[in-house]
Amino acid sequence: MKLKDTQVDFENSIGPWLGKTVKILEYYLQERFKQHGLDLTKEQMVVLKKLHDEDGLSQNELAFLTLRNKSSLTRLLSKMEKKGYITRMQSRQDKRINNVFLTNFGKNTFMKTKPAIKEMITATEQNISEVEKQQIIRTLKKIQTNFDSNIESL
Amino acid sequence: MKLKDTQVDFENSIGPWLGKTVKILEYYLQERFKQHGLDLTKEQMVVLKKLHDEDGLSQNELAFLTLRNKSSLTRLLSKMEKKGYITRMQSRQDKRINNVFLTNFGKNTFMKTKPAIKEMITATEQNISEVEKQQIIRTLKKIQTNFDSNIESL
DNA sequence: TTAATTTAGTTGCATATGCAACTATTAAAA
DNA sequence: TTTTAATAGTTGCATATGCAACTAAATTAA
Repeated sequence: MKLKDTQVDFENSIGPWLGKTVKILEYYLQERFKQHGLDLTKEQMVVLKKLHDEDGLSQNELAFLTLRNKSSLTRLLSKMEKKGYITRMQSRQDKRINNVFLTNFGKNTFMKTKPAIKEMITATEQNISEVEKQQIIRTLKKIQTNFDSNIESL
Repeated sequence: MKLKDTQVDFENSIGPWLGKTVKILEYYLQERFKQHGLDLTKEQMVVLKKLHDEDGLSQNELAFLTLRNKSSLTRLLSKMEKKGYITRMQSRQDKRINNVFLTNFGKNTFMKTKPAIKEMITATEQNISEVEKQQIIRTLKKIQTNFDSNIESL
């Protein structure tokens, strides 16, 4: 049955299914962190992860990489700095820029998140074949490229 | 190459790809609402949608259906009530329960969201075949059922 | 029937977020 | 070189969220 222009088939479109799945995953991950005694939000974990991949990123770069508004990142970092996970260092070459570095405590904490993350991945991907996993990742990448003209405005 | 127990292959697991995709979609949808002159958040839209499907739900039911903590829903509804989208009516049979109803303004507003949502769906699903779409939805459902033992604690 | 327990919803506290306006610094234009 | 514009980061304001403690009402147990 064909739908009229203004009709929207919610249950049969990808967005809501994605949204619900992500909520479930995020909830589960947060619970795993708690179980493992980690005083860390999933948002903070993502920042740790990006700095683990490349230490010393600027706040701008971090905001871009984590798909976050720069003001949101400012405040996220402030909390993480207060907790001792990261430090900010003003760049010598350009005094507008803060380079962000992991502290040893931040590095250790990121290491400790790995078992929790692994549990989430295991739970997520049970009953999902490798082929199916590669397929969904491929489709997700495709969807993302559909919005390539929009993401620079983040 | 096999990964050690504590090693986590972020880039090749489903979670991060899902998370990023959802962020992009949510950002785009919010921007569409703004473009269409709608003073509405995506969260509020989901509540309108659920009430459109079934008016008079209790707050508890709404919280469950929208995967939200009941305290979060309380405050979401308070804002929506203030804006005139919904009303709360204490149940006669059980005075603990508030039944939530769409106002006419709420109904009209929901109708007005449809073109914006449609634009999001179109943008999302361009270059995605029907088969691929059904495939990803099937996989997402599978992932959700992997967490079925966890969702009641939401 | 009274007492204990469960349930629905609210509130305090802490975190995360986007937008717009702002400051400081650097780069580009006149 | 002075003025103008762009860039990096911060802050005010508004929204959304989870957890835990709380109130009021209903249910179950004693």
